Amino acid sequence: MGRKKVTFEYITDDQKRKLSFKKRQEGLKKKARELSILCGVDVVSIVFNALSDPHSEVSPDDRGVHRFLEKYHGSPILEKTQNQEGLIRERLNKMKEYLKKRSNENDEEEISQLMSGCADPTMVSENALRLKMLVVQNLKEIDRVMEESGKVDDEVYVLAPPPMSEEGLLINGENENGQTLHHHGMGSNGNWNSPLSYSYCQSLS
Amino acid sequence: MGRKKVTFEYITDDQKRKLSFKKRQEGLKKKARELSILCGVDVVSIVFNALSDPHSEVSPDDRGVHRFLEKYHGSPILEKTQNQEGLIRERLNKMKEYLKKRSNENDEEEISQLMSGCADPTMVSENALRLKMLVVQNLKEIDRVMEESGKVDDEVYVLAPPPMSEEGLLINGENENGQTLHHHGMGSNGNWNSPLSYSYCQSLS
DNA sequence: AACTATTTATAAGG
DNA sequence: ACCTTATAAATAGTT
Repeated sequence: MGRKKVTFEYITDDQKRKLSFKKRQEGLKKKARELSILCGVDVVSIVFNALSDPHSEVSPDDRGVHRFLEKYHGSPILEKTQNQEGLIRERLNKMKEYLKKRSNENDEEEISQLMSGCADPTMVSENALRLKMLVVQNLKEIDRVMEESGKVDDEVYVLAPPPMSEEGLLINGENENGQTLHHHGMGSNGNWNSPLSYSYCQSLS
Repeated sequence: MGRKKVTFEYITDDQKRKLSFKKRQEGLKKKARELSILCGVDVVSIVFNALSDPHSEVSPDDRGVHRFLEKYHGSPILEKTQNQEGLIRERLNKMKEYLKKRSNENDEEEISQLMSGCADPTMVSENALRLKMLVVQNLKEIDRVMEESGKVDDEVYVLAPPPMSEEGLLINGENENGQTLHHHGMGSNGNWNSPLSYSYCQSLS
């Protein structure tokens, strides 16, 4: 929608791509917001970006995500996970005590090893946490927007640029139409630090 | 963008809203695809919808999500989870054998109960699975698009309408701007079956 | 579900 | 990087 018809392929010119990205990201957010409000549905969009400002701030806070997850679980994920962990821990301790009573004292070492290997509570939530982080990496912007609007239960979630995007590391890749295009620098190594994400969610209440 | 300027609020007329939703959802998908390709970034959008066709097909398949998750984890989540489960199971069996050897035969029952309560392998992946389901509910369309393009590593993920959305259950709610609007039927009970989702992702590697 | 008048998004230019 | 403007694209209302 501009002076010229756009060719549907990767924009190689860095400056043009950066500008286009900014405009289009804003556009997408607006479209998501409109769809959400006009039609009363929830929309979450995440843009994994390597073009953004590498100097943007980071936040370890994740209250926003939890609130979002709560909506769809009916209860806080983390709390649940922690409760579950507590439960398992409790049971492990019971078992340990049981074992101690029944076994010879010199088996202590062997038992401990078995216990630590089996069902370490941290293993329980590891996957959950990883997946949570997939959905959102940087949550600072969520909180900012939530504070601005003064809302807590029905709010916009907008995630801001992430920590370590690197505009300079573009290499080749391919999109789903078989068109060749460039990559960004995050690589495919599963690093959680690189993707930039933003997300909008109009909540169910 | 039509004959009339749109008022930025929930469309109460069912037919109009449905039509608008369809058009705008398509529009959002297109915008996401464009942003992704033009700027070389990954985009995922999820629309939790209660307006869609309740008779749309369901697919239990989730290869597409896993591929997406793989990109950001470096290895398949499910496989990992399953491996982890296998590992735990193995350890549990070892422990059970150990217990059997050391304990009295009539403790069998007690041991079994301890084992089943502690670290049931299904508990390990429960949270992960729930969170995975948050990201994507119905994955049929992903597979369709992936098959169409014949691509495996760099592809579009488009998730199709979900199983059981219910158009008729609209009640009141509020959006993040304080504007009153209607809910859809899924409620806030954390039911995974209701949200409709679609997603687009142009992959990294 | 196809058409088209109009609004909206945005590419290029300042 | 922000402002303007011409044009392309999305879509509300219509058939």
